[in-house]
Amino acid sequence: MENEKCEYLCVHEDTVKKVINDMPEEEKLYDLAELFKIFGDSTRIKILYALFEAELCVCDIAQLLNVSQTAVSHQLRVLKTNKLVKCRKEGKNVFYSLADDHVCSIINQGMDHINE
Amino acid sequence: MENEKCEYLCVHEDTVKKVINDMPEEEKLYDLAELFKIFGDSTRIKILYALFEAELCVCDIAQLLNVSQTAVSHQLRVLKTNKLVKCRKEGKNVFYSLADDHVCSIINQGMDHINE
DNA sequence: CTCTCATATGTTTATCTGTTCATATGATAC
DNA sequence: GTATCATATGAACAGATAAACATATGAGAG
Repeated sequence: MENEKCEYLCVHEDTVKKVINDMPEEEKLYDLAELFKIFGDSTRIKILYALFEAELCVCDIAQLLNVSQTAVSHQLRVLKTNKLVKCRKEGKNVFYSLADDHVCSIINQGMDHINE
Repeated sequence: MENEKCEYLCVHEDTVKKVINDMPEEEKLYDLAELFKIFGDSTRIKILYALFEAELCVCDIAQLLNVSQTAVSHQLRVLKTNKLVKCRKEGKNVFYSLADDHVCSIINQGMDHINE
């Protein structure tokens, strides 16, 4: 914020103005970063991937991924708070599944990028 | 990892086996998380969004987003290392642009999720 | 009621990450 | 050569965060 010298000398002001106009609001961009942050953890990605196939209970997920139950529970909470998974209680068990198709498509899109 | 009691009691073993079979390798999942981690920062998202429109030099990006030149430079390095942006030198200036279309589509997909 | 099991939650700790500050590089102008 | 400007880099500090541990809740079985 110290650099007071360069007053858009390098590019045309019009370009800069256009960019500013077309940028989503600050808050949207913040929310978007928050969303990606959720995907940015391998434990959470693994959980989501596991749920691609089937709804699973906490204990199964933990064993499947070889992660402690506590860790899974904490991460499931994060995923649930951010509406990426939903859950259904059945007796002592809680079954989790993906909240919607966007979750799949975002992950697949990311995977495409990795695989090229 | 302490929970030795629950041995896949809750769901059928077949489901669990199917899930295990269809899971990508550990390393792929890790890379995927790493990719999303890059998008999981509002400064970087802002930079990428700014580059949707046009190629821009470091100083312009900094002013545009009201972030210090140093911070932008650091983040551009992260983006470049991870092949999300590319750069072109021209005299004193370095112009950055998006590396490929995947970047756009991943971000747009995320934005769709936000906007519903 | 008590006991057990599945899950959740609070707290602490260790690690990671983004920003700032100071400084270095590299290019142009003089 | 020196001065200036754009960018990059290294180090340090502050805030975020994921995991581990201990503990709590809540449901079913007896």
